[in-house]
Amino acid sequence: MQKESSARGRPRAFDADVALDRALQVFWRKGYEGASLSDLTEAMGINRPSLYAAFGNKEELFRKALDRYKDGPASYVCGALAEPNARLSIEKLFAGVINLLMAPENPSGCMLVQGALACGDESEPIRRRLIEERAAGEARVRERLERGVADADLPADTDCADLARFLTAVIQGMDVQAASGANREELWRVAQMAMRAWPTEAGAAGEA
Amino acid sequence: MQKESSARGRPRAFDADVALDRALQVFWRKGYEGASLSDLTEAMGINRPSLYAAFGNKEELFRKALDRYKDGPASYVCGALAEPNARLSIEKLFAGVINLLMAPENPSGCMLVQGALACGDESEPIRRRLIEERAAGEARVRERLERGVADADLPADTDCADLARFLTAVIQGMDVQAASGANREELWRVAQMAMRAWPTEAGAAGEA
DNA sequence: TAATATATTTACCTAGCGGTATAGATATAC
DNA sequence: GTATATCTATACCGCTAGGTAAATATATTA
Repeated sequence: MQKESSARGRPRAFDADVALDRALQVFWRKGYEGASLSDLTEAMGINRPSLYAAFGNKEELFRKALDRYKDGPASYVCGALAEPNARLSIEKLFAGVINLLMAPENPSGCMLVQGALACGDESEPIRRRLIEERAAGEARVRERLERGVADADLPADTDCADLARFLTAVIQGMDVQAASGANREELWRVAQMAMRAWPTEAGAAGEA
Repeated sequence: MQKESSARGRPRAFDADVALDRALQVFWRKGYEGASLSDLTEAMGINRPSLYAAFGNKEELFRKALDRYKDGPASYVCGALAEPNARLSIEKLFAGVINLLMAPENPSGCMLVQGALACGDESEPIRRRLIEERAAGEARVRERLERGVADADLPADTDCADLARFLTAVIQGMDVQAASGANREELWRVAQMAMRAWPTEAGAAGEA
């Protein structure tokens, strides 16, 4: 587990980070249940005991791949939400999502949705984890919007929770669309239409 | 396979329609891969050979359950799209989706998305089938919108394909939200925000 | 070089998977 | 009543799943 060099025994013959990236690809494409250990070891280029020694078991491997997903392919979120203007922030978020979904080297779809949406009882912990992960993403969007209200980028009466939920739902829907074969321009137009719900100064966003 | 009565041998001891409904529930909740034959037979109240005799195999059972889903829980779509006014039609569609997603007797989420979004190679045929099914649903929405243009319910320059894709994506996103624990009011507000993208006479819907 | 610690390889384990053969039960047709 | 057709129950099939024991290989430390 220690990645520091110069451990005392025989050094491992594979790069654990590369192997984890390969595992991520498999989980991303096939989901947690659909990815078998044989799929994983083959893609990672190692055999079973090496996988267990380095990553624990299938569930821990998935969790580590998930962390890597957030720090890697999904890291655009940070940059987008750091944008000074709220609307621009969300537009960059959409752009990042589309780049992620349409990158030819990636499986189509978002790991947080594809990983385990509906599954058997054994995968239930993973399913719950992904639910939390998605909720956390939505919360970050909401917080960004709240900052937008504070900055007067958004009307004071904006319901940031509602708007964040809507934007998140659209992103998740784009995800399903990507997994169904939609292309870049089609996703772009979905995002543009979603932005029509952006609140105007007249105050039309959060009236239940 | 023949459901007509008075066949010559011993009559089957279970109601095939009821059993199929039970199977649908299991597939809906756990997905195609997550639902094991033991899960299915237990829920259906029959044993394995009866299942195979009546429904073929797991894949055929899923396909039959899917047909039943469309004719049953998802049949609200027909009614909604038959509404005379285009906008009202879509609003009824959203209402139907929410009713489906929030019915306490149903698993949360839509069978067409939960069934098999990402899966192993063995389930690939089912995944493709669900993609087709979702595309068919989107096409029906598009056709309804096109009729709306013909009826002058919608501006003449409306891009119906784009709008249908957007609305479908929102519905699919609501689906993921439902599977993550959203409640009825929350979904309602998502739908309401989506309707803000509805084209106005000024012609703001389809400008790429 | 000897001792030790870790990694890899091979071969295997148990459990559950989807699917089925076979024998027994229960209806109709004659 | 007997033959026949169909359904049900038990027990099983081969296969793959996730996971591991034991032996071998290769590095560091002394």
